[in-house]
Amino acid sequence: MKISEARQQFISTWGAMGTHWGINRTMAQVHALLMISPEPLTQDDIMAQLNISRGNVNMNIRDLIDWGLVDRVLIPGERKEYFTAEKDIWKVATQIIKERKKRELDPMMKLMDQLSKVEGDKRDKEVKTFLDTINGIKKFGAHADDMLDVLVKSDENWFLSTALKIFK
Amino acid sequence: MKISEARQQFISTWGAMGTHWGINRTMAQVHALLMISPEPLTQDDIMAQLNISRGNVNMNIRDLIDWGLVDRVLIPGERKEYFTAEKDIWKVATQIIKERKKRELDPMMKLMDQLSKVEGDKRDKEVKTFLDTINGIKKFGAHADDMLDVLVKSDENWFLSTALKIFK
DNA sequence: ACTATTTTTCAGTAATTTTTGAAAATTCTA
DNA sequence: TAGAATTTTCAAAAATTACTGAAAAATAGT
Repeated sequence: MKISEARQQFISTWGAMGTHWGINRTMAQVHALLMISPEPLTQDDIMAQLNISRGNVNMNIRDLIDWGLVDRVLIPGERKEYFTAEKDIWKVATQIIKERKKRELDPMMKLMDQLSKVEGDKRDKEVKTFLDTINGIKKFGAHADDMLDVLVKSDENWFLSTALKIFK
Repeated sequence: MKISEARQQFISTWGAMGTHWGINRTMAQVHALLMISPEPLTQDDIMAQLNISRGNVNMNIRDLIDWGLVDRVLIPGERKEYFTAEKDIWKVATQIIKERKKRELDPMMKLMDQLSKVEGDKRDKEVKTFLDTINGIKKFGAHADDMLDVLVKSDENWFLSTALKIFK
């Protein structure tokens, strides 16, 4: 397989993967393109390579910057803005995990706390089932939180990495 | 907050959460409803409670069964089919992780293996950056795989659960 | 085998999400 | 500070995804 074909394949697959994870196809593709680009790109480069409009590039780049996955780069003497993506996939994953935790896990847990204060008799089956579900989610959330922290930190921790394999 | 209100809130939030994770709103809502329902429900119950059509219920229930999150229940003497969801959130999470790994992580890793065989000179920056990205993803995938196995098994493993907190 | 009940399918429609492109805003240069 | 280059915005259009409802298929009872 030639490099140009492989790059296309990667961009397209990364985009499809995004849609399964609630990320829009184009954003994932822009991210993929920047990850495999040795040099920073301009909006025009991205427009050309992915065949999408200027507005689209602009909006998705902005979102990627909000997610902390892409940075603006200033090239001395150049008028245009350049963009580059973090290449270290560990940092990418860490960043995504942090953001999703902040945006989704934390608010969900806060809601569970509120919902667990529901009024009603616990002998009422409906109330009991509800509370069991909510409390189960709370427990799971706390555990997942610990686990994600470990994942984030286990990159260069040999002991941890080995320990994980043992428990597998 | 009254139980009926709390239930509504939960269903609606679980549905919204689903959309952030590539799961369609209604499927997540059906799942939420079944999780907090003490007794199995029929398609008609679900239609009534969520205000959706028969076809919609049917399709989403089928998908939830494919995901291993919902089971058909036969009630003796009843003509209609009943449905129930796993209530133990740990089992739910485990099941989702297993399925997503099978459906998404595994095929992605297989593709990375292929792409890492791309032809070209590694001194070519484009090739080098591409390979670095692909190989990074491969490493990460393997590690995530270990980690997910641990998560799945750490539910009732006191030592592991404690160990996780230490490394936090 | 016929009939009543229930489930499944799927073409058409509706709702939502994404994209475009041109105008407005901003930024830079001289 | 005029004007050229670039970025940003956003209403309208396109594309995608989800939903409905009625017909077809399946199932169970007599």
